[in-house]
Amino acid sequence: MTYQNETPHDPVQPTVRDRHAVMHGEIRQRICLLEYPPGMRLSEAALAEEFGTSRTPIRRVLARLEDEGLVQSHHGVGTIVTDSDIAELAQVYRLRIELTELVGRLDPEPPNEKFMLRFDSLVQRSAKVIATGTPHDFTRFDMEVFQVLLELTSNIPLRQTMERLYFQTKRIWLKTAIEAQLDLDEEVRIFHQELEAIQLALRSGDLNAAAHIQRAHISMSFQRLQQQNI
Amino acid sequence: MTYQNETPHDPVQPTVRDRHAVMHGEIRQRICLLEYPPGMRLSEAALAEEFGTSRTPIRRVLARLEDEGLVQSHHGVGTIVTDSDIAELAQVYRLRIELTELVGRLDPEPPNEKFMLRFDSLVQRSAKVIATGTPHDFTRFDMEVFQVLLELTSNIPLRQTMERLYFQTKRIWLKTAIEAQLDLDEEVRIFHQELEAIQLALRSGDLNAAAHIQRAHISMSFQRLQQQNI
DNA sequence: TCTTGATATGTTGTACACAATACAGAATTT
DNA sequence: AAATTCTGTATTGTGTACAACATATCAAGA
Repeated sequence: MTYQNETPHDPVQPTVRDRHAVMHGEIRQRICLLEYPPGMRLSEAALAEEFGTSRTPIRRVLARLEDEGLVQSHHGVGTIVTDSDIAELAQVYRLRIELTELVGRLDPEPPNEKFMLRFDSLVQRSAKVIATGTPHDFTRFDMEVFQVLLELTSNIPLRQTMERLYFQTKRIWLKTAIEAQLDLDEEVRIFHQELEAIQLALRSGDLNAAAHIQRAHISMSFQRLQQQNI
Repeated sequence: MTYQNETPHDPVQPTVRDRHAVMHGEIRQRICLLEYPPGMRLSEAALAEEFGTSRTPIRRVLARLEDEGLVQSHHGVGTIVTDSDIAELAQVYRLRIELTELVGRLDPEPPNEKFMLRFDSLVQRSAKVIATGTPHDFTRFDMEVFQVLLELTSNIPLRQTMERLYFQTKRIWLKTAIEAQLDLDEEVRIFHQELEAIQLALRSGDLNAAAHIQRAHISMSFQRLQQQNI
């Protein structure tokens, strides 16, 4: 996952790794945003045409998504976006909760000034999402915040694991929340409060506190979902 | 990763998933046992011939191994078994240590009688490994014990994550241990003691204690490696 | 009407030919 | 002699044809 020969002044043409990363990220985002909802059948041929390539590189991407648990290919049938019941979801959530705490404890990366500025702008933007956001916008924003907060640890395998688990749960959360008619506006408001609390912790330089706040909110968020779902 | 249509009395011929799993497991084991040491170049054509298939399914396997961080493909060069410096290894170890504790805490699966019998036989076998074992045998045995102890949690994502991390570290540990002329006999003896301690904890029904013992030994094992390596 | 079988169609899986790339070593030039 | 260019060779990446497979549709028969 490391890139060499990166010469910013002379933009090299995208290598095979770049193309793969772009397609993987794009399709993963579509799955996460429910543009490709659980149960939907993806067509290798259609994706190949859209991305201007043949089936082979697309199959490479879908294979990775299958290893990540987001799709499942069946010979003669198609490649189907996976679904999860509440039990599976609960397992991933329990693990995410524990790992989130580790971000503040394992190889913590104290935020520099640039990071704080970036985070401040995120907190401000969360107010806008409250005002005008759709579920789609909310999820996109949530993804962005997640990626930024992940920078608080320099432990690479921890980052990779958390990213993996995040994408396994977020889309199912969104789908279930919509089905259960969870009050998304309320969720956004709580998210805004969470960001403010994390901001405070980060300004105090207390990474552990920031991680624990995040941990608590992940836990509560899942609890709300379960209660509503009864 | 779930299989249906499994009819034990009528052995269905291996499906595409089975073939993939077999090849992946086999190559992964060879990498872990240093049969394919870091830096070695794997040939898609040769592997294809050995497994009696074409390059395409082999490439599917190597792609997964690349996502798991065990190999890295370079266009025009080859597929190289990856290496790790002590810093990378330390990151994975720190994460493994934390996750090991979770096995006893997250969705613990109390061992039944059958499990205990299986574990008892492992403890007995560890004595034999002390007597006649080669580094190769030791590692194979270690892998087996690891897989068995992983059954103590029913949390699937936790299992998958731990397995992934295990295979990232074990081979590097073995290689470094050999290079640093670590006393492998002593390591085996300590491992035997660890198994006896875990056995005691499991008989008391204390999964948490068993996990903490394992955690402690992973930590100490890495410490011994670092001290020797100076 | 229901069941059963055949068939047509669409999908993923596999094999293979070829393109793109990297690198070593010879050939050439300075 | 040193540097440089050229060229041969081996490897992974891509495109494509076809095989393997699952399923819906339809027809025939009980």
